[in-house]
Amino acid sequence: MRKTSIKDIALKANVSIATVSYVLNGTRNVRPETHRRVTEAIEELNYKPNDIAKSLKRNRTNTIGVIAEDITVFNAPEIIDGINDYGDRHELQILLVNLRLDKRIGRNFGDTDVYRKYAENAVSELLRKQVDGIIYIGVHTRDLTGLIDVEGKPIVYTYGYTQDNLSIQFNDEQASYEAMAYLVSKGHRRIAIISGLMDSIPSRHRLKGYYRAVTEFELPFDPLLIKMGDWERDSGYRLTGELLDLPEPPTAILSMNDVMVVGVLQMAGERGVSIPGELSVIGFDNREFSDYLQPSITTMGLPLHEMGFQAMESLYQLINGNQVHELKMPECRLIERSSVKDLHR
Amino acid sequence: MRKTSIKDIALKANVSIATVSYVLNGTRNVRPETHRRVTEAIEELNYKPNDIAKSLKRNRTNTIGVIAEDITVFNAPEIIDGINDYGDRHELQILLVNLRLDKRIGRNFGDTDVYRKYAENAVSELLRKQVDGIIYIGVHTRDLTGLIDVEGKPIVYTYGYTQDNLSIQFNDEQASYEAMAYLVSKGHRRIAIISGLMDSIPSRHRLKGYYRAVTEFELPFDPLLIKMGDWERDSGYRLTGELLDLPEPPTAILSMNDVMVVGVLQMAGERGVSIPGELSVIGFDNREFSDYLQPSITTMGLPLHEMGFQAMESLYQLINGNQVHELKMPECRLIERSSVKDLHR
DNA sequence: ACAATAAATCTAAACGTTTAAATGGCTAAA
DNA sequence: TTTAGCCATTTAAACGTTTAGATTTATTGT
Repeated sequence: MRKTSIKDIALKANVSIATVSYVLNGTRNVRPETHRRVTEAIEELNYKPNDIAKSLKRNRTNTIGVIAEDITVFNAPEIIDGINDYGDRHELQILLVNLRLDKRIGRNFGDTDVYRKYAENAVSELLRKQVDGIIYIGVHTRDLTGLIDVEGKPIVYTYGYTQDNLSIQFNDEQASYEAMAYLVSKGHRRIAIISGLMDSIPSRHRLKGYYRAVTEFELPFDPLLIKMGDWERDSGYRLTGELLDLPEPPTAILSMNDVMVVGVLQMAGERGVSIPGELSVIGFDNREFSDYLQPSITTMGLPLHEMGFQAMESLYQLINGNQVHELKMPECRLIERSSVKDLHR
Repeated sequence: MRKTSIKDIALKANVSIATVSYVLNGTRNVRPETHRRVTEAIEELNYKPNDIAKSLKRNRTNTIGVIAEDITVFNAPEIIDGINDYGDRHELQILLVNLRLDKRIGRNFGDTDVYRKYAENAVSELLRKQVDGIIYIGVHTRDLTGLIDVEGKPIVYTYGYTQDNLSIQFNDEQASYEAMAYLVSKGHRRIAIISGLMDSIPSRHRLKGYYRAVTEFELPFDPLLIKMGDWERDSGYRLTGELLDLPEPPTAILSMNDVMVVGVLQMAGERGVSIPGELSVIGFDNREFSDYLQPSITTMGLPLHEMGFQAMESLYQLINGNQVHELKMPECRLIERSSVKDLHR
């Protein structure tokens, strides 16, 4: 037996299907008596609207496509949570496509071209499903400009850079600067930095923040304090070794992510260098484990939820044909824990 | 201007819309010449099919609803990745609803009733969108039986127990038993266990596995070695204290999750008890951080990806009206790291 | 009581597909 | 040359809604 439709309830309530639609949507006045009859019929027949039909007619699905480069990477779930949060409040639903790049290509996604085809597939799937718009969640990546063609549908990127579309990001340069400012406020002046892969745009921005701090606070500038890491633990380990080997080692290290801090801790442990006693360290990301390490590490927390939320909000404006108002960049927040020593004390 | 539809291409190729549909779907023979004309028109007009219309007619969306109790909880992303993996291979798409229970109710979700309304909302959203089936991803929870009514649509649960529907789980009892067997193989006999919350079904199963090991391996049975934790770090910390205070402390601890192991490590550190030197520990979950702790911890890894994959597979069978074949339970795998000492050496 | 107006309801087309059934043209057998 | 049978194609209805515009019914003011 067919599921009950608007037609059945029209029949039962002895009105036209139009009237039923009007009471369902409140789009026109209907006499209280009629209204009652209709709602009763709805009740009795246990009618459930069919959004597919509605979407077809309205040419609007209230569904947005979310493309995640890899949902198992730490940033994605929180961002999606933010997207979801906004979606809940505006009756928008999420069609999720996971590119699984981490599993398919490996951690540090190579050339953009390699995964363009995955992205294109995802987009065309979503377009066939008539999503109202798309959010693309990157990871630490290179420029995504021109990556995909969405056939005129609105798209906003987050956690990934692009020049031809809206892109929600936090201010990497500022975040890095603030981390430095914090270290300086604790009396540190000889501060090293361990970067992520340099083909990643955030890495470059964060390095700029470092330079700015060095300049503004008139810290001793020493190229030997600048180390190029690759986001992975081992590079943190290795580069900390190099740093400790310096004739004049730094008193603090700013690491561009928490994972590399694990390596920092490990090397320090092996060399018998106490943290934060002899060496302070600040990470980036505020990963769950940064609170579990010994010592727990001070880190720059990313506004992931907020980014997702704001991406969705902007997209919603775009979908409704509104200009997107001034974009406030979500801000990072330093999470103070126990890996930084206050040299003033 | 309207998007180009099957109608436009029929016009251009000078055939009926039915014919177009036939070449699109390959559902009937069409003369090569006609076929060419149609595909050319498709090409020229850059036609993109509209799955919404197709779904309406076919009464099948090729979309499945995924309800996650909380997508930011560690198990969800991997499970979704598994779901996605299967989905990719069968052209099934994922409509995601995140209940955000962790944020809305707090970590140890209280009474089932409290979140029933969220679950019900999610389900009715999904049903309106005409999903072909639903997967429900729980966290460590109590019995979900009777939680929601899906109006006859297929549903499968994973990482959450239920009696009235299909539910994909790993064998907690066996996993726990195997962890014990491993410890025994390393010469441990006096083994303590720190459980999760006891209203959680996995906790109970894992405890059973512990008992079975104690019996089968004829280990000394001592109720003092059985500690009730609550999944959180602090309980690991506190209970380890109690265990170390015992007149005859255990040589090894089996913790029902990795988070509590963090507490174990911390207490051991404070008491100057070396791990694994004087105390061995095994966790559960194989969280990313278990490799980052010092020492890195040996832990029972969960087959999360596989669970998602299998949940989707079963659902797919159900959707196609097939009986679901014998369910092979995905298996946990012990990840050997450095937190267990081999007493034989 | 009767227009004139306002309010409620209905008719019918449309959204973009799929598909059963009908039609037409061709081939091959008689 | 007819005819049966097959193949390719078309016709038309249907999926479950929304929504202009037409029509009916109710409410005014005189």
